Amino acid sequence: MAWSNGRAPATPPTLADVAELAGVSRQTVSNAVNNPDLLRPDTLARVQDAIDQLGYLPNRAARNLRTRLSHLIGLRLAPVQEGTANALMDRFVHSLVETSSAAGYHVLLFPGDPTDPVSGYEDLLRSTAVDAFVATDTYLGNPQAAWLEARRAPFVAFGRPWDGVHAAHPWVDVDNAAGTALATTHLLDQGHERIAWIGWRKDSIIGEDRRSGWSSTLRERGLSTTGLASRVEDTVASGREAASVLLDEAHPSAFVCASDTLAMGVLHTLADRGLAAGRDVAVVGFDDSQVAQVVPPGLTSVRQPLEEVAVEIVRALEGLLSHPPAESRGVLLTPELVVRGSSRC
Amino acid sequence: MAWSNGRAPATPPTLADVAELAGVSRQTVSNAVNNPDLLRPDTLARVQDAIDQLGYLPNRAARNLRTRLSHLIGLRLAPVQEGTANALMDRFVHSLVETSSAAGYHVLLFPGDPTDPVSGYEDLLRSTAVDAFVATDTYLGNPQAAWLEARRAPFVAFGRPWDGVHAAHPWVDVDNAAGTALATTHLLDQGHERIAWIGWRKDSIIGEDRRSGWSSTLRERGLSTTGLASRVEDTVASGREAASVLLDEAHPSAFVCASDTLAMGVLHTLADRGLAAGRDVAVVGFDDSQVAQVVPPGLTSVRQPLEEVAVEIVRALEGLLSHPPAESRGVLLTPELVVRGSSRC
DNA sequence: ATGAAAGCGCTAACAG
DNA sequence: CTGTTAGCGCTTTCAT
Repeated sequence: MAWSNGRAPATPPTLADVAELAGVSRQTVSNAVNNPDLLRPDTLARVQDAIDQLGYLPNRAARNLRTRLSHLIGLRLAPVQEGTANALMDRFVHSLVETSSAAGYHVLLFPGDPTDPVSGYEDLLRSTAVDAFVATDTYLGNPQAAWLEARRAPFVAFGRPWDGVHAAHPWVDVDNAAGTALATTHLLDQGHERIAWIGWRKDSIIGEDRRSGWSSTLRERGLSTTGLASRVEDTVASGREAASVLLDEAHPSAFVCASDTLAMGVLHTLADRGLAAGRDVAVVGFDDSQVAQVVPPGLTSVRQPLEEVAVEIVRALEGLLSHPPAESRGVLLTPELVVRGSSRC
Repeated sequence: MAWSNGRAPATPPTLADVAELAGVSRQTVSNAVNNPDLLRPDTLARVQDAIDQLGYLPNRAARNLRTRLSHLIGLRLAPVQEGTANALMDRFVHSLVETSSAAGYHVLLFPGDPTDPVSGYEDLLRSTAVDAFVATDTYLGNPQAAWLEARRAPFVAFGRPWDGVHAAHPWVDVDNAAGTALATTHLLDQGHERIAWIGWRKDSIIGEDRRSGWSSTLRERGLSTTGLASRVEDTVASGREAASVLLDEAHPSAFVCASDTLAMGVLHTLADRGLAAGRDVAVVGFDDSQVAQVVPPGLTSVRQPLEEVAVEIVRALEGLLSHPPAESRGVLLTPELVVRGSSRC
């Protein structure tokens, strides 16, 4: 490039600069960039040459203004939860950035007020700062999805529209029940029969979904679940306490947990009692967090296919933003079980 | 708002709409938004009223085009490292999003090719998509900072310009040596005298900085470091092996590690040998990852003040983008030690 | 204190 | 296939 001496020009080259250098009109340069097939090969080559020479790249603001498109996807980032094993969002953000970038979109992060799930969306929408949103945390009772639909905002949800009988928006989700069923089956295969459940409170739809994978699997094998389940908050302390109570009252030989955070609580209780995870009592978590990967002796965990989730979300997004918008149904993906030391003898 | 029936208008209101409703010219509306002091109170009130009524918000693309500013900050997201305890970026991204949002900036994420530290920057710069960058991973030998400087791109580095004798860019960093000194002093206070170090290979400047906090603290107390240090890769397996060797050959009663990942490796070795972390051997990690927070019995770790880092970075960014650009020097922040069970009897 | 004119850089629509 | 014209919505002169 002309300025490959390492210093960029004070003001970037414009379409007009390229047009002049190539000896064509501005429109032809625009076509060379956006509809190359419209140009005669030799003209295209000449224009392309000028583009390379000047290091030209279309000005985003100008293009956005004209096309009414920003090629930006908004993602609301909820505040970090310290003291939990929840690294889900981190992995998801990475996947989404990779995938959407390949599709020509960048990810715009905006902060979410934990007390108001809808904050932030409004301004970005009205100022036409993003083309669409990816909405996470679409648990039951979260007004996000309904609000976005009412606002006619293009968005794809990571999470099923639990309440929406006829939700019109595309969504991608992971089959939680299938995940815990996988975990429970694995434990049954290892010879366990008294398999306990530590999950979240009843008002969590996702929690109930995960629980059902455990209970239905046990029931299919003719095993009872009575007294083997506990519902607590998603903290290490709660998991620890629940495990202690269950161990005393129901004598399970294995635990399936709704999250890695709760599973870590179980590991705490086992450590307290001098029991070895895996050898004495088996433990399975959910989310395959970094914690699960590095804690001794390794925590078996259900892993959500976040890379696939991102791919499907971007696919839905592209459909949503194409003309005419493609009708996109929901996509349900299946998680896998990552077996580690905590569930092996 | 006029459309608070829940449905947004097909096309958002513009300056002209507001001007018509308020019975003033478009420029007056613009002034009401950007220079309210220029208007007579009653005119301002009338315009503000029309703005509220229509739910007007300036179109970003148009404003960006005109002002040549996007109010976007670019952040390169390196691929996730599975199997490590490194949740540093996650916490940092959150902090940066919160802080920059308060300053009127949004964060634009773009993916980084691990093999090319400079990829991605070029396009965003040339297409004027972002106003500035936040560069992380500015370790020695990383051409990022030098490249950005040569390109005259506005950026703030999270990390000292180790190689730059006269680096002109603002930076924010955390005093790694102070962190490991804190850890070592804490262990000395607990009565330990044989304190081992497990760190990274010598080519990591950050690693050497962290190591120096350990070695200088021991030397100050007249204690030897001979045979007590190990340099390995940043993986759990490496930490585990290094701990095993050190335990056999140097009989330390405590470990200071360059990362939580390595510290987890030590915990693996202790578990292998039936030793209890905290009671039998003390362990301290670095970064206060989620792993450190939830692993039994809790991993003592050096915590970087990422919230403060974000604040300082945004402050530097604002200086950089103001007219005239404020001269901003580097800022060095001090980490703190979070004491948990792994270093208490 | 308010209004008129100009133009940021680009692309859609049409004319040649 | 290429060029001309117009305008996206905003802010920056400059007049009034």
